[in-house]
Parts: sequence; C-alpha cells; structure tokens
Amino acid sequence: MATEQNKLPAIISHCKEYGFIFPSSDIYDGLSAVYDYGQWGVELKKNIKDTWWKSMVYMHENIVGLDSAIFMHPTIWKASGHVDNFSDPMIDNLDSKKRYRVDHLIEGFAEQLAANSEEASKAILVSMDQLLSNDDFAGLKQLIIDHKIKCPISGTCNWTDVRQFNLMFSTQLGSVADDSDTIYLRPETAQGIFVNFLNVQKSGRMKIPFGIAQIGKAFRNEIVARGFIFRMREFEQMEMQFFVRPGTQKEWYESWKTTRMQWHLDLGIPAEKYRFHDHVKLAHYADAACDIEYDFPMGFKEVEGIHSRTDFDLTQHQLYSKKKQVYFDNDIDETTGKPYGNYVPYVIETSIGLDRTILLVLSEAYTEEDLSTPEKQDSRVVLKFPNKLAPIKLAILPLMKKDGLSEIAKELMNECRESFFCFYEEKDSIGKRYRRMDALGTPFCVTIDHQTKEDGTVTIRYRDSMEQERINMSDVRNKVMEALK
RNA sequence: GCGGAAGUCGUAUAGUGGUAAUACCUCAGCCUUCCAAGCUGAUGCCGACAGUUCGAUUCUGUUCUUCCGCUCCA
Repeated sequence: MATEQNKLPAIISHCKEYGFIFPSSDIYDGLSAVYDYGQWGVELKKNIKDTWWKSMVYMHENIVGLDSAIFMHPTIWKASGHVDNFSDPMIDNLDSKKRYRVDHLIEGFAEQLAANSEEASKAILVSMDQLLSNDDFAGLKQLIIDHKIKCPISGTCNWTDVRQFNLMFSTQLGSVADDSDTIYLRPETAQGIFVNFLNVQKSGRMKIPFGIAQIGKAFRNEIVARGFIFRMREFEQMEMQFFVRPGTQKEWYESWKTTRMQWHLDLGIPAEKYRFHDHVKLAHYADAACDIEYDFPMGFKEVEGIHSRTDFDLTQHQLYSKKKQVYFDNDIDETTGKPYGNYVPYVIETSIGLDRTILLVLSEAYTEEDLSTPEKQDSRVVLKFPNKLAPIKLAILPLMKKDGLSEIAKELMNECRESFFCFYEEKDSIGKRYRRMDALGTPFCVTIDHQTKEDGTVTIRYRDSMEQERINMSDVRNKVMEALK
C-alpha cells in the first residue's frame, strides 16, 4: 500500500506501466526532467486542455483564443524583462553549500547596514547596480569580499565565483550563426498574447474588458528541475490575459481569483486540498499576485498563478517597438461625462501549468483499495478521474469471445465511438478486464452476455462503486453522454 | 549546480568474482465466465564506458539517470 511518503513513486511507476507518462528518450537513459505522454496520458492531457478551453473561451463571450509561435523577436524578451531579470548572477557559499542570488545577498547586507548608516547602505546598492548593469561578475565578488558579507548560515566568506544562470534557452535563427540571429525559446506564452493585443482587439472588434487565451509550450532552463512532471524544462501553460480599464484591476483580480478556484473545485476536488498563497514580494511587473496551491504528495505547491500585471507589458512593448499599444474606450466616464478615451490597458493574468494540473489530477485520482474478504485477499489500483477527464470513457466487453457476443459488442462499439473514446477488449476473464480498466481510470464498462441476445440488455459496471446494473443496450450511449456533461 | 542515497526484465523485489531468480504485467493456447492472482508454454533485465582480474552484474573510477534536501518558478 502506498503511503503519503511513497505515493509519488507509486504514481510514477503506475504512469509508466499503464502508458500515461514515460521518461523522455528512455532507451538512451532518459533526459533530465523531460517526459513524454503515452497513449493514455495524451488523452488525459487533451481532456484537461479541452475543459480549460471550454471554461475560458466558450463560456465567455469576451475571451478569444490564440496560438502564437514559440519563436519570437528577440527584442520581446528585452522588453518583457526576461533578458535582464531572468539571468540572475548567483554565488555559492562553499561551507554551507547554499546558493544565493547575488543581488539578494547584497541587498540583505545593505538592509542590516542601514540600521547604522543609511549612507553606507545606499553606497553599496549604487555600486551593486552599476556592476550588475555592466555584467561585472568579478567586481560583484570583490564587492562581497570587500564588505566581508557573510553567509547567514555558515557565517563564512568562503564564496565561489559569481556565475550567471540564464533561464531562457537560446538558439540560432537562419543558417549563419551570428549574435544578431540569436533567438530564444519562449519562457512563457504570455508575451505572444501581448504582442498580438492590437491584432486581436482590432480584428475581433473586442471591447474592454476582454481576454485572450492560449495553450502552449514554454521552456525554462531551470537550475534544478525535479518532482516528476512538476518542474520540467519543457512544459505547457494554459494562460489567459484579461485586459481591463486602469483602476478596475483590483476588482478583476479578485473576480478571476474566484473564477479560477471554482474551475478547480468543479473538477470535483475537495476545497481543503487547495489554498491561496499571496505573494508578498512582487515580481517587477505586478501590483498584486497570488498562487493557487494544491496539496501534492510532496506538499502544497503552486499549480496556478493569478497576477495583476498592471500596464507593464504593453507599456514596455510600446517603448521597444515604438508602436502605440493603446485602446480607445468609448464608454462614458461618469465623473467627467466624457469617454474614457485612449489608454494602455491593465492586465490580469491567469496562468496554469498544464503538466502540473495533470499531476494534480493523477494525485487526486490514484487510489489503492483493499477489497479483502475473510475468504480472500484482494486489492485494486483505480484512477478515480472525473468522467470528463478520463482517457477512456467506456469499455465494451463481450463476456465470452464466442456465441456471437463479439459481434454484438462491435455493433455497440461502432455506435458509441463517434461520441466518445471507447475501448474494446475480449481477452481474459471479465474480472481481470474490469480491474485493467480501473487502472486506466475508465468510468464505465459494459458487458455483453447471452441475455443480451434475448432481450437486448447489457450490464453496466461503475468504476468507483464497482456496482453493476442491467440497462438496455440502446441506452448506453446516452447514459455515458449524460455522465460526461 | 552542491550534499546524501540509489540504478538488476514493463513494474516490484532477490542474488552472486565464474553472465542471473521470484511475483505481477505482457504474449500464445487451454479451461472458466460478471470482479485480478486456475493450467501449459513464451518474450524480456544486471544504465553506459573504462580499470583491476584468467574471468566483473558483483570491486574501483568516470559518466548518465532517478530519488531526498537547498534556490527559482507554471
């Protein structure tokens, strides 16, 4: 039996054995923190995407979709701050083995110093900023040594050299390798939305407030990528950027917090498995930010971020592209009696990690049940997915592979396969086939037996309760369809 | 990246200086038929590369990968 401690390894094994998730490049010993989705994993992933897309795009008249390219103009990442802010110089203390961001370390020291001397404190920060903007790593180390800045843990000044870790993957566009051809694989999908803001707004005749939703891959060269599919170097995001009138961002931020949490709860996951975590230290672009955290097998971790990004991104792109990123608001401002006029919209971002959501759903669904009776030991592993997320919706099982039962089963198969994903199986005992479907999380199994030939009824068996009932074969399709709503 | 632990069929585990075992899974067949573990048979593993050795899966080194911590994030 898997305990909370070894639940994650149990899930990882189960995912591999039953075709959900394989390590990437498995026959070559894998590739660190990269995974492939197998035949059932890809269905699960698709179903989660569909659920999100439907809730965002289909259910909101003022939200539309987008699929922007992974390659983008390199200046976009200068404008967004990724070139400067996501390439932080780091330093390690050799005694405590702790790693620090150089700016955090020096800022912390300056803060302490400020208690005695405001001036000395400011002086350090000024020289730090200068060194940082010149990428002078040797100078930064010298600054740390000159001021005898110690590691808070070990209390020593035994430092490594300052090194840089760039979170963005770079590659070359075009056949001639040249600095000017260096482009990045996007570290977030958001910028693709921002640079298409006016395209979508104008061509879609969108009126503020409105949103643009996008699902796509993003890439981050994490220093430490760990935790199965929780933190991968290549991952998929489901993002929605919601453009609002300046001054209304607070209420929209709150509103999207509620809406997004409700989406999670609508998956049937209990509220106590979730919590909000408000950011105290805000990113350079935000005026409010929080995470939705889920209680993973390894503890509460972030699944989704909701950020009030202000007008930072559009203003930056306006600056770097020299193209106005403004919206003309015809609505009447009651205080002036005139239209609101031109402004750069504020943005509320909801950004959920698709792979993390998959791990969330798997963690919630994975169940080991002890079915032992005094006569017999018995257990099963069952994935209790919400019906709409299950890779296979219906298994169609002839009780025996003779007496024409297979033919009837295939008729039913053909009737249902257009409406939802079905799985046909005639091998092994019926009990074994039920259990195999439990392991894949199939919510419904239908068995065709001799009685079917007489009165057209079949047995439908429910995954979670293991209960069975007799229904008309002609009702099967509708019954499953009903359960998928 | 640093520290600690570990890599044996698809999964989970044995074991040995003379190239390997068990269970489940999978496959072929038999039997049975509404909840896995009945019978017969089959496929499939010592992460990789070096070194020591007559001989290495076992000892040593390197490397790769994974797990547990530290930092960043979706």
